[in-house]
Amino acid sequence: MTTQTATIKQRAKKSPPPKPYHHGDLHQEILCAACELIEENNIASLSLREIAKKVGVSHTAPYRHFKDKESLLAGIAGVGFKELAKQLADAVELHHDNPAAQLQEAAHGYVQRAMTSPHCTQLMFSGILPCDDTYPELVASGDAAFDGLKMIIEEGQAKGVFKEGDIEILALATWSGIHGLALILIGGNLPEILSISVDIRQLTNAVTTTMLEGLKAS
Amino acid sequence: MTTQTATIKQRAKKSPPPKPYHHGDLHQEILCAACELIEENNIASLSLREIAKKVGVSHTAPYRHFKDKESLLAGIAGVGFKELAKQLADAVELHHDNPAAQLQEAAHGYVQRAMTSPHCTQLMFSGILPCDDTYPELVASGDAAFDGLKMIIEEGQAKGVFKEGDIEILALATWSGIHGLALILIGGNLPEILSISVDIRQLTNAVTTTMLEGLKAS
DNA sequence: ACCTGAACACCGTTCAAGT
DNA sequence: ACCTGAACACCGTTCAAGT
Repeated sequence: MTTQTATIKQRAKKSPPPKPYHHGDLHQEILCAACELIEENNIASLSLREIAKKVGVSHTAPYRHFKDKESLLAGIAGVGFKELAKQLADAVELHHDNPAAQLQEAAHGYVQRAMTSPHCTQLMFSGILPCDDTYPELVASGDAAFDGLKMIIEEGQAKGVFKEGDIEILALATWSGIHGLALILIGGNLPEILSISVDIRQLTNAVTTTMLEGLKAS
Repeated sequence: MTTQTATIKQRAKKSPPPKPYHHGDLHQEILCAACELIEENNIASLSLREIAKKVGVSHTAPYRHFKDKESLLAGIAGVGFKELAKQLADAVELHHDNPAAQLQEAAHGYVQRAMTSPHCTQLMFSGILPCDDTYPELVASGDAAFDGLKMIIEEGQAKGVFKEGDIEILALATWSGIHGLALILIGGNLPEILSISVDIRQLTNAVTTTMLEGLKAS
């Protein structure tokens, strides 16, 4: 209470009347709360009312900031896609001039991120959200991430370490392998024998090794 | 109405009083209706009440046959896993003594089935259903399908056309590629350029070719 | 045995009303 | 501008009651 009063006084002194009246940035707070709740439970049981309660506003307040539940979900997925793009950029940066190492690193980051935010990852790729131009920034983020992958492939071809061929298709084949492993892991579909005896890094390496063998220039 | 009366008369003549009193096999009818509805709309919006209405019973009748909504979903997924196992068996049968062709055929069947029943496929792998021993027959069907894949790899190794290595891990790497492509397709995540210019068969071949290159004995 | 209808606690969404 | 509370049509689930 005291803190709040202080903040208000400070505002009155310093700046012209600020926009929000209860919260600093309800939009962002809702998004954060939703990200947390979706990982604590799962996509299906995430409710707008629960999010509102967690943030401390009425259950209709989110409608000021999101058209409906779906566009809130799109917001969450958007955060995920940006994380993905960043991870990829980091992998490229880290292993300069070594496409194979970049791919390995990117794959590991992809799987790692999926395991840290499994339900967000599910949301991003499950087809719950429409993939037409309802959420153009979502498609854009996805395409940006894919572009990163294509650039790795392209550089590998230029260096003569990856085989020639349609970049789109080679990139898709590579992504498929990594994506498949990630979704198998977070879906809990890993065959039992593997889940008890092998660690994630080993599995990721196995998949990327197979992909890299398939990509190798002959 | 007339038809119903006729059926009842027929029963009275032909057979000892049959068990059900409104429906021949409500369990099966519910499962079928659910499979249809899940593909017409999507997982999230599938409701028990809608299924009951479609079948023509009260909204509480399904509880005689399924403990709750989740176990009904598990039933749907179970059907999907059996379809998958059959598709794999067919692929093996069709290309006797040719592991590479078996793999190619199995991959195509996998992707094809996913595209025919996208929402069922989503349900099977999305992690909505628990993967512990809550639904043991589900895990069993999944493992059976994976065993089929392992046998193809094993035969390839025996014939000297696939490289040596842990069968579990090689099978996982192969499955990852196919699974990833299938989920990218049904999730609507295929990059735009590919979706307008390339057909499914071509994409499947590209992925399996990469996998097979990676599997090849050196 | 199998099914129904009322009841309960939850949803998402809309809208008039408050500050 | 931003938030609230009542209201509506939907859920899943339970349970006493009907045939």
